[in-house]
Amino acid sequence: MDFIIEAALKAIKHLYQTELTAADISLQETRKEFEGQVTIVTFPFTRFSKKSPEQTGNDIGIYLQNELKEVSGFNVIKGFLNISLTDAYWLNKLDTEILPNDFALFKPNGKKVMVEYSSPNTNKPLHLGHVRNNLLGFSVAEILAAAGYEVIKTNLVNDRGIHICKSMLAWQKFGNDETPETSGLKGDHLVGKYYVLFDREYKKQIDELKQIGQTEDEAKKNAPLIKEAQEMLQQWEAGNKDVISLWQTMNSWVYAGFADTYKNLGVGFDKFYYESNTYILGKDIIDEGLEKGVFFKKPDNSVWIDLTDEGLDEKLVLRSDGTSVYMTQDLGTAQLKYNDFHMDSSIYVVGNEQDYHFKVLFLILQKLGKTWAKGLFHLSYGMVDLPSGKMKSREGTVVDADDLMAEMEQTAKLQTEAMGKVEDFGADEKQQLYHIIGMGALKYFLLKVDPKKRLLFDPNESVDFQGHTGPFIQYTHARIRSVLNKAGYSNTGKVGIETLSGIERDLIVSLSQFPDIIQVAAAGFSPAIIANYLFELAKAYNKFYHEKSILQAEDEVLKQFRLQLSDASGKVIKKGMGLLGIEVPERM
RNA sequence: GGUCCCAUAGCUCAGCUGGAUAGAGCAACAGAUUUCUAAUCUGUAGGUCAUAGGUUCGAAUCCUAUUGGGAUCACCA
Repeated sequence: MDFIIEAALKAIKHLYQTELTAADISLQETRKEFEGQVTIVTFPFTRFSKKSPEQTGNDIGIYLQNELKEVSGFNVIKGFLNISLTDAYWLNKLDTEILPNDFALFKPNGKKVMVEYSSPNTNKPLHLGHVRNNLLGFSVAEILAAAGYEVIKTNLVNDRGIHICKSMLAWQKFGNDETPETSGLKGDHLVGKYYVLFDREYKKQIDELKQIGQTEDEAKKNAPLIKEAQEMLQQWEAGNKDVISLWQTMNSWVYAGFADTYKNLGVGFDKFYYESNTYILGKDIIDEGLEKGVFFKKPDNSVWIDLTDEGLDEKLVLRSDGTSVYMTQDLGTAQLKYNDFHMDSSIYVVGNEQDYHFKVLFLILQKLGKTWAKGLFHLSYGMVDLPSGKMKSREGTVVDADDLMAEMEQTAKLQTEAMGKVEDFGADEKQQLYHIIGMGALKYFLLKVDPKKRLLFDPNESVDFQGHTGPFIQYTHARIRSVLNKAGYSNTGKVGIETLSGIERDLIVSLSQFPDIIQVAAAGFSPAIIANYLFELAKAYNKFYHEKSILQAEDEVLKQFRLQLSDASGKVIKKGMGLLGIEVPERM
C-alpha cells in the first residue's frame, strides 16, 4: 500500500504546496459498510488545505484516480476518503504475491532472539498455568522465526531448592521405594504426589505444635519435617552422595514425565539450562557491581542495590553469608546466556507475579553497563484462575496438564463421533485426529486472548468447538482440502478471470494482509493477533464458500480461479495455525 | 501504605501508532442443506466502553483523580 501513501504525498504537495512524510498519513482498512478497500483520513490535512474535510478528500481522490491506474474510484464520507482499487490490481496481487510458494516468507533479518519459556520446577507435574506459558513461548518463538529472526528456544529448569527436597524427603520417608514402574504413575506425577504428601504431613506437625502453645510462625519454623528438608538442602549443596543420588533419580523420573507432556503439547527447546548449574553464577557480577559502585555492602556483608531514585526499593543481591538469592542467579544466568549466544534480544516468558523481579533485573543489568540489557523483555502473562479461585499445587487444586489434554481429546472424540464423518478412518488415524482437534481447541482458547489478561478456566464448561475457536478454523481448512481434492486441483499458474465479486475481493484483501500480520505479531510478541486474524480469514472463506459455488462455477476459468483462491486460503490458514502451534487436519 | 497490571453486550473476548453509527463468538430467538463437509451460513435482539474531569477538529484508545479486581514490595524461588 506504500504506493498510495506516496501518491497521496504527491497529491498534497501538488494541491496544497505542503510537504508531509509517510508517517503523517494514516491509511486504514475501509470499514465493511463502505465502498472501497483503503481509507485515508483527511481531517489532519484541513489545517493547510483550508477546505472542509469533504472537499479535501475529494481533491485528493480526484488526483489519485488520475495518477494511479490501480485506483478505480473513490467516495468521501465526512473526513474519510475511501479508495477502491481495481480488480486487476487485486488479481495481480493474488497472482504474483499470494499464490507463489514464497508468500509471507521472510528472509533472515540477521537478528538473533532468545525465547525462554516453560521453566518448570522438578517437584511436581505441569498444570494449566504452565500450559499457557508453554504455548505462549512456543508460539512467540514460531512467530519470530517466521518474521525472519534466528530464534533460540531455551528452558531454564528449576531443579534445585527446598521444594525439591520436600518431595525427596517425603518419598524417602513414606515412599517404600515406589518407582514409576512399580506404581504405574508418570514420573512427574509420582514426584508430585510426594510433594503434596509432604505438605499434608507438615501441616499436621504445625497443628500439633500449635496445640502445645506455639504460634503459627514458630510452628512453621520448628516442625521437624521442614527442618529435615532444610538439612537435606544443605547436604545437597555440600555434595552428599546419597542425597545427590536420590535427587538425580527423582529428577530423571520427572524429566521423563515432562518429555511426554512437552511432546503432547507439541513444544520443544534448543537448549536447556539447569539452575543446579547456574545457581552459583552471578558472584562475579556482584564483584563487578561493587567495583563500579552500582552495589553497596551493608555492615553485615550483605550486598544491595539502591533503586529508590527509580521509584523502587533497595534490593538485596547477595546474602550476608555470601550465598546467592534469586536475583544473583538471574544476573549470572543472563550473562551466561548472552555469552553463549550473543543474541540481540531475549524474551522471558514468565508470569506477571514476577513483574517486579524482572523490572529490577533489567534495571540492574543496565546500570552495570551491559549494552545487551536493552534487548531484554519480560513477556508477562496473567494467571489462569479457576472458578474456585487460584490454583495451588500444594493443595491439589490444580488443573493438571496431562489430564486436561486427555479430556480435550476425549471431548474431541465425542464430538467427532457424533458427526460420523470419519468413520472410514483407521484407529490410529482417528486418535491422531482427536488429538489435533482437542489440542487445537485448547491452544486456540489460550492463545486468542491478550497474554496480559488473567484467564478464567471453568473445567466444567469444556472449551468450545464452535464459533470463535480452533476447531472452527481447522474445519475451514478441512473443507478447503476436501474441495481441492474433489476437483483434483493442481496449481496451474495464471489467474484467468478479470472481475471479482465482493466476497472474492474481500477474501483476497484478507489474504494479502498476512505478511503484515506476521510482522505486527512479531513486534508485539502476540499470538493473539495471529489467532484473531485467522478467525476473520476463516469467516471470510466460509462466507465465500456459501455464496459461490466452486465446482459448479459458471465456467472453467472461474472454477479454476475459485480453486486457486481456496488453495491460497488453505495455505495461509495452515501456516498461520502453525505459528500458534496448532495442526490442521485434511479431513474432520 | 508504595509500585505495576486489568475493567468494553448476560458470558468469553477483538478494537493496531487517537478517527466513521464501538465489533466478533457463546447463550436466546427466527431462518438456510434436491448443490462442493451444517464443527457452516443469514438475520433479530443485546452497550452510559467502571465513574468523574481534562487534552483534541475528533477519545474505548492519551493525561489526572476515584471505585472495583489482581499482583508485588522476603537474606523464598
